[in-house]
Amino acid sequence: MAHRWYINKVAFTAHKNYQTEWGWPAMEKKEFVDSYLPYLLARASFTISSEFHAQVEATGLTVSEWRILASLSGVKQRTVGELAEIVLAKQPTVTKMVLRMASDNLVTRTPCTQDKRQAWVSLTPAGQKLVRPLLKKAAQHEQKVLALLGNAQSASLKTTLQQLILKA
Amino acid sequence: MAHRWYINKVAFTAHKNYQTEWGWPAMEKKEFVDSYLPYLLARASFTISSEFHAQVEATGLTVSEWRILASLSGVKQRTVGELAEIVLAKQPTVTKMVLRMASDNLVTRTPCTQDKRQAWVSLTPAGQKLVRPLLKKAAQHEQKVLALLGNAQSASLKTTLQQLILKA
DNA sequence: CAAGTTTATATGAAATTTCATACAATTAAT
DNA sequence: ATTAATTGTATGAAATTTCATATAAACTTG
Repeated sequence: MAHRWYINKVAFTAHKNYQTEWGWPAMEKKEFVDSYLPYLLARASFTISSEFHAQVEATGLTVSEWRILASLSGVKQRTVGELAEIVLAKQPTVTKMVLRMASDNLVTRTPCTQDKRQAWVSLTPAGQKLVRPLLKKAAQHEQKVLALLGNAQSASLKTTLQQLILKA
Repeated sequence: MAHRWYINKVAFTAHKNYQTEWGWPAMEKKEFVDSYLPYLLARASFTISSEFHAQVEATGLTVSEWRILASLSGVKQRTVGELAEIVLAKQPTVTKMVLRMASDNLVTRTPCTQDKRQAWVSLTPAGQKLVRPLLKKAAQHEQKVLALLGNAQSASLKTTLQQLILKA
């Protein structure tokens, strides 16, 4: 029987089959993380946003709540489905987020007059008050990042990303 | 008292304060979603990955599990902390994912010999077997995306993303 | 227009994630 | 060496997300 250790109350079992090196197909020795485009996108997104997300969370909002508020700002209202599409979340998630945010008086829900299945969500005055300074900070944060890249590279990045969003 | 409606069993209350239009500061009429860099990154990442993620989920793995497996492939082992950093998840999340994956026999946990607090995680043969075809599909999927952009634009995109990851 | 189909949202149960904190091992300081 | 910080991982409880499905409204078709 194999040896067992305990680390932090958890048992470990020895295993001899340490895997032999075998690389990423078609990119040999390269690290997975360093050049795989979908990962670069995910990581860049994560990195870029994390500083600002700390500011969001400092206000007591979650990142998803911030996204809901931001995507409601400047418009009269949006349906639950539109919000889900915009904030890249699933519909049941958004339904529940909106219910929570409504009970926190950040948004209101009104029945859509044309299609009674839909729920219109819109900002309350309190929601507007909360999101407004965050929008300002978001814009400032974006400016810092854009400055880092310079105008030409920023523009080209945005264009490429828009292409990816449309074509993929 | 305000009027109340019921839609799908949920009560709605009328509210008169439909918000007046007020734009994103510093980008006026522009839609939030169309040009805000952090959002473009998040959306591009989401869009690009979603087709492939469907393939991942078709194998019964979650996306996070795929990331763990992929980041373990080609290396002897990684610690829980390294995995969390790579897959952009929190440490307790990764601990629990690894425990689940270990019970599914996809990875093993071994005590790190140098630092006994750390847990080394590595692929089992079964884990390798599972991840190998996915790695191939991932590479193919990336190629499709890169082809869409062309060589020059692809290279420039990757460079920019790497810059953002390092500098921001 | 009735019956069947699709669409938009809600909801309960289950799974996952997160937070806070505990614990063990390492490192630093006295 | 002790004692005091610090670091890496685990863990219980709470919150959130997800899945599957239900429900209501809108649309389609014969």
